[in-house]
Amino acid sequence: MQTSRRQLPGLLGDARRWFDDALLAALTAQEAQPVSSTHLQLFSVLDDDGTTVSELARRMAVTRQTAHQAVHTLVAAGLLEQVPHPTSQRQRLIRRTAEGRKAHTRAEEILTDLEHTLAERIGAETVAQLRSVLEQPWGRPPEPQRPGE
Amino acid sequence: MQTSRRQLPGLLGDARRWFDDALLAALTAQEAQPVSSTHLQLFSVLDDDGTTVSELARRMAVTRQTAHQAVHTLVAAGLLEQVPHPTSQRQRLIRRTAEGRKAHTRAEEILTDLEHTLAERIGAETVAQLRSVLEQPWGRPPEPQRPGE
DNA sequence: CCAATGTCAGCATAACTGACATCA
DNA sequence: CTGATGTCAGTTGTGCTGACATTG
Repeated sequence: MQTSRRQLPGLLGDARRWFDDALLAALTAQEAQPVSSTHLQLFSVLDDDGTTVSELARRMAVTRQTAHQAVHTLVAAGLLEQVPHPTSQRQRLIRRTAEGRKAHTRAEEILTDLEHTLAERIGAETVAQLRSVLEQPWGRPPEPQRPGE
Repeated sequence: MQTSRRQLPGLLGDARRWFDDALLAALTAQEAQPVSSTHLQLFSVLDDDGTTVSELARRMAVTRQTAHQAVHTLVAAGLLEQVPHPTSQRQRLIRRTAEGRKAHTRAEEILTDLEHTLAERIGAETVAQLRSVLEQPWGRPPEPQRPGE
């Protein structure tokens, strides 16, 4: 067992950065709203008819405050809007604006293109394997192990 | 082609967080120095006989200042030390302290264990595939594409 | 003088915790 | 009253750029 092999967290981070860099470059080149892949994740868990911030937070597995912050940024950018909830006065629904729908679609197209580009480089089957491994449920991160094991 | 499938950046981020969370939990449970996987990457590109900050930055593909900041944190934690370069007065070598070597080894063991745990859950071959895909050279992130394509 | 190096300071982003008002 | 929700404020980690002194 050699200790010099790259560890998986580093490799996973590099892979994500590969996508993030290319996405950002493509969006700025198109003079489109720069949507980070973090923001994109928010878009992808957003219902078409609107979702509350708390529900978004649960789906993204972050705190309410973190989700709120991201929403705030995207509202300021004109990509999201807050509308009153039809039945509850306490809740506010988050929806995409027309601009937001465009930006969302645009970013997803770019990512799909990137995936194809990657497939041309390392093989479609390899990319499919990657996706397959990552889509499997890994379960909860293991609890702390004993120091001896 | 359904648009509802998770995009790869999100999946890659989740996978990395799976490791990061478990690593942090294991280290704090052992009352060991909490070494993030970012710091771990620094350790893994560090020569046993010491390396300059600029060289570390190049190997980690970050700016000199970012590497300097990480080194500074780890020096403060007692895991790294700066020693004068034998032949050059301008350069300073970064080395692991005894504590640093222990922490480095400990963290790598935990990650290896985590990889084994994952293998038990989703299959050793699947994990091997993941590693294989990520270790391949993906090339530079693609340049901006034309809006029409 | 030039280029590389180390360092300090400031800024941006994205996560967190704490606190608090509001409303079902 | 309790709990869920939305929000404001502050902190941390990790990256960046700018600026500057030192030194080969």
